[in-house]
Amino acid sequence: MTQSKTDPRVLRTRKLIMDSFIELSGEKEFKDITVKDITSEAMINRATFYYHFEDIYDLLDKVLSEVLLVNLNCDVYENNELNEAMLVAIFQAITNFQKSLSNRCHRGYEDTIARIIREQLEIIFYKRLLKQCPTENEQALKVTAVMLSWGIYGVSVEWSKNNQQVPPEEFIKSAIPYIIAGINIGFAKGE
Amino acid sequence: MTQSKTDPRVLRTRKLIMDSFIELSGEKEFKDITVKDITSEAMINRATFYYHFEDIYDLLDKVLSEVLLVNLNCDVYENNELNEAMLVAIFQAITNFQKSLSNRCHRGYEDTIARIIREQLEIIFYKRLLKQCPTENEQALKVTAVMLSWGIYGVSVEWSKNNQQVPPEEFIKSAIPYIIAGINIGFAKGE
DNA sequence: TTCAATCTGTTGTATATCCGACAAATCGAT
DNA sequence: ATCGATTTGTCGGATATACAACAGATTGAA
Repeated sequence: MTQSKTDPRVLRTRKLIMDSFIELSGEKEFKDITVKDITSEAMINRATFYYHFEDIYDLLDKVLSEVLLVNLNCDVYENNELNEAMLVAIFQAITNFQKSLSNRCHRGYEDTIARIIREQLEIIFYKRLLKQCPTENEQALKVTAVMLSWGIYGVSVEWSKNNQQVPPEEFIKSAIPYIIAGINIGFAKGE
Repeated sequence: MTQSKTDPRVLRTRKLIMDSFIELSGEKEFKDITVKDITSEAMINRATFYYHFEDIYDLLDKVLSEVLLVNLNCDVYENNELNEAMLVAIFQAITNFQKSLSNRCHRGYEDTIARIIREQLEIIFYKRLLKQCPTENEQALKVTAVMLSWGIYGVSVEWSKNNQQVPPEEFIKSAIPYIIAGINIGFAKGE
């Protein structure tokens, strides 16, 4: 499915780097974290960092993607239809993620984080739509995925700002009928 | 003091192996633990195990030594005289060690474990005596160290068998006068 | 501004680890 | 006692990581 086999050394090292980065993120702001900090926390050589990541922004990118994806994959790949339950699950994953990670650290990088989350959502939606509507025009699916990712992420921002007392699953439900309708109007379930 | 610098890779790998071995020792008996078990728990290649250890007995040897030494070094290297307080501390380290590790696992390897502990004790005593009595005949110091290590270990076995309700520091105290006397008769404090 | 100090990426070489394969040894069941 | 299955140690070739050094960029204080 993913890649057949990866050298265990790279798995170990990548994990060491990512864990160290997450650890340091809890201690100080992103802008104050240097590559040296990360590699000495991880007890690996600084050059090895650059063997795995282009720079510290690339690391941020991959860490965020991975953390978000871990939350998502569990729920998403059990259901296989893009229905109400799945959308609720995704929305919850996003709000969980925002509560756990992006709030407590990375001040000043909210925009970067937002972009990464949206990109990940877009990828997930697109894959899902492709599988669900294989006969449909790919361009149309792409546009739908973009719209969904921006739209749902926007709702999560709104929830963070003004409605954290409402349970996320509750909050998203009021938007779901529009979403489902939008999908079904565009192209009626793979027909 | 020890060695100037060791490659961080070997530190990581040795720790992974030793930790995995200790972990597995809690789950099953020593005789049922294979090298494959250890290396797959540690997520390292089996060949790498043999790069660090001769075989699984060598690993047992080093793990026991290291665990025991960790207990000892804290206490021993603060005091620098081989006096009553230090002997009590050493005895406590041994009984602690026996309670924590050798009882719960490694059934059937008590003799091996006993030998390893005695060897370690002998090394520690010899070093200490050398520093304390630099003018004395080395052969005499060696003999004293051997006698001390066997004797004190024997007392700890006796304690384990029949007197665990007595506090170790209490138990060893009754033997200490003889020990100290023995040292001082043989060669009067480095004169 | 200027200067010193730190940080960033990059490179070449040495070495630890991986991987697959192998023969010999050991184990367990028939 | 025999046979298949596992384990043990070992090896050679491939690859990831360590290390030291470097020039350029960035930072922070005088």
